[in-house]
Amino acid sequence: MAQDLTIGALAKRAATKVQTIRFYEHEGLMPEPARTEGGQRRYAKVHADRLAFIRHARELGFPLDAIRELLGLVDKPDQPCARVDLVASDVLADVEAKITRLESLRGELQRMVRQCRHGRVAECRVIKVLADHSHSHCLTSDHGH
Amino acid sequence: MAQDLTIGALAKRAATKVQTIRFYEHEGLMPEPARTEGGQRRYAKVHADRLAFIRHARELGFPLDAIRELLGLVDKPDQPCARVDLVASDVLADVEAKITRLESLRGELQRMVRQCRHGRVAECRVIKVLADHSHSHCLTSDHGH
DNA sequence: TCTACATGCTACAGTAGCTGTAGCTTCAAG
DNA sequence: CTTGAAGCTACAGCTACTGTAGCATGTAGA
Repeated sequence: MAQDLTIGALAKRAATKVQTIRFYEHEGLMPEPARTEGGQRRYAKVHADRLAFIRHARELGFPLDAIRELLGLVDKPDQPCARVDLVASDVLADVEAKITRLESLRGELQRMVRQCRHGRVAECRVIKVLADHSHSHCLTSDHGH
Repeated sequence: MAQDLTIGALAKRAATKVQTIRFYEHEGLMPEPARTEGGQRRYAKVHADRLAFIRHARELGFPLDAIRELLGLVDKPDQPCARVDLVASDVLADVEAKITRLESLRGELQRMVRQCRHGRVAECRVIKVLADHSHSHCLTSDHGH
């Protein structure tokens, strides 16, 4: 087993930055590891596992608050997992909303770029579309988020 | 015409916050408007147009730096619009990359949520998937961004 | 004209999730 | 024993705003 990793070695394994690990510790996501006499952090497998969990959740779009909650639930394995499911469903709904919005943006951007005749700025469609108030209606409806 | 809007009236028209307008001025995106004797901002149509341009570009995903550049080009209408096209294409590429990534996340999240048997945390698929190192390969390939 | 009160002003702190820097200390190899 | 990489803390900075405090201004009604 790979006991007693330095923070640098752990960072390399998890493909994170050293500062990110310290940041997770500061935020209460990573438990405080053992220290050498000189004060340097030394990590065990439990830390590597937890960091992998955090990173994977982050990559899937879970906010740190949600990850904090999930990590708390991991330590109470006898509880029902309804809350876990809810958190994950929230993230999924968020991802789906982002996709919907981005697809509509993509459509408008594609039209814009396609119409560009590579002339002078004065006739540029891109500029015209951006300046045109009437296009705003496409998106202003959800600025409330 | 609607001359001499207060900042509040302009904000309402553009569906922005008052502070956002002041922030754009601070960032050099909005020109400094006239002031009353008492020091309050009073906006003319030119400001409303520029704010609409900025907001529309923001909604399409243009970063402020790109908008700053486009606004500079708007003031030089005789230049070729190649640069405009490039900026817009960059934003489009960015939006497309985000869509691709989010679609892959959606897939993994859907699998996760679908497999949840609503039992106890100990057997929860969501937790298991997040903890499983082997799933990391799906996404760690682009952490370089 | 006086008085409320909404709105405006500046300046700064906070948001998410890191990332980078300065200035110093520790560790491990040679 | 030295040297250089890597670690330490603390804090600033990033994007694009948003919120707050404490005060000034503008305007409508009495």
